[in-house]
Amino acid sequence: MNIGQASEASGVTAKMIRYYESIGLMPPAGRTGSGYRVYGEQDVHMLRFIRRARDLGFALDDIRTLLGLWRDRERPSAAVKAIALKHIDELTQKIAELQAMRRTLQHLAEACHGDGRPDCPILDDLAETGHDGARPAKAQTSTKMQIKKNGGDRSPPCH
Amino acid sequence: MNIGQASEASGVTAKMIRYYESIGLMPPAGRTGSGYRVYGEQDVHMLRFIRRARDLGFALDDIRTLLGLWRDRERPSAAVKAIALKHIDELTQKIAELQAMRRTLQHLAEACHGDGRPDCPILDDLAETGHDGARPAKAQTSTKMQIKKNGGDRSPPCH
DNA sequence: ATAAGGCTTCCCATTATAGGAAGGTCAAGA
DNA sequence: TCTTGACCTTCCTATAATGGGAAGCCTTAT
Repeated sequence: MNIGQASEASGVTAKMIRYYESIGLMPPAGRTGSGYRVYGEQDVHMLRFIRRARDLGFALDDIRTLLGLWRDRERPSAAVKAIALKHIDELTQKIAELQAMRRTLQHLAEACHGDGRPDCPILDDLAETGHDGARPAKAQTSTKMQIKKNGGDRSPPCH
Repeated sequence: MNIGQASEASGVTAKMIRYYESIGLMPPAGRTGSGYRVYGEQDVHMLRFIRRARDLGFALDDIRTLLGLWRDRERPSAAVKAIALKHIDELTQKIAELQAMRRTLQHLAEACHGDGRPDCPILDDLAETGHDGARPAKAQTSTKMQIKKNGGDRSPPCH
């Protein structure tokens, strides 16, 4: 089957399929005499695997490892679990950060009249001197997570 | 003061200060005869504002608007609040997505022995045919949020 | 004067994805 | 058979915000 059909069957865009091949996440596809890529059920299966992993927020680098473990019939399940747990940690951390931001913003928004008057606690907070805007400390939480970016589309209602 | 001192005083790296200037978020800094950028308290104040806004997860584009409102003594607080509420919505959505991922992963991880044996519910899930990996539809919610270092995402996993 | 350290600009990398241009290929219809 | 349109190919660009580094000028203290 063509790349377009593989895309249709896997839910991964043709663009991404080529990209995954270019970075070695997918093995080089077979080619027809005229250069068209050719895919089989195996490939579609792998693409679905990748897609599902992306939907769960795994970075392509982790997916690369997961694919290796998937292929390896002798893998210790501990290796897989470790990757999952690490990812759960990252998610937990990121969630905490976002919640902290939201909490602060909600307080500020509640305090803001939101009318025609110029007084604004939100701006006051941002402009406030003393948020520890000083020193360029760098002990960030730097979660390197990536997690999808576009409209992957799918996701039917859970019933 | 030099860019290094402004950086120290604001908590924004020199690299970023130059970048903010290059994209017009900060006005062009004054220069010494030899080309060094010169900053005053005003500038440091603005840099702190930007930094605080970044810490709350605002995208530079929103910050651009917020700076404009900050400068405008006549702004209606409603304009500021609207931006904050929009951001809260984005955060809420992102949080929900990440929580959904985490929930799914936690279930899978709990079911995985995590020992030397190869059986792994996590891989089974990823490999499972039928996660609706089919059709590459395109309906998007495309949250353009930036938030420090991750990306947007999709698909609420059914568990 | 010389070295150290700060500054400047410019280029590259990151992450996953999308968009588009230029041009080749294939299948179906006129 | 020729044309057309849909599909394929590669290559380049952009995104958001940030970091890294090179090459070279400037300053300041020794």
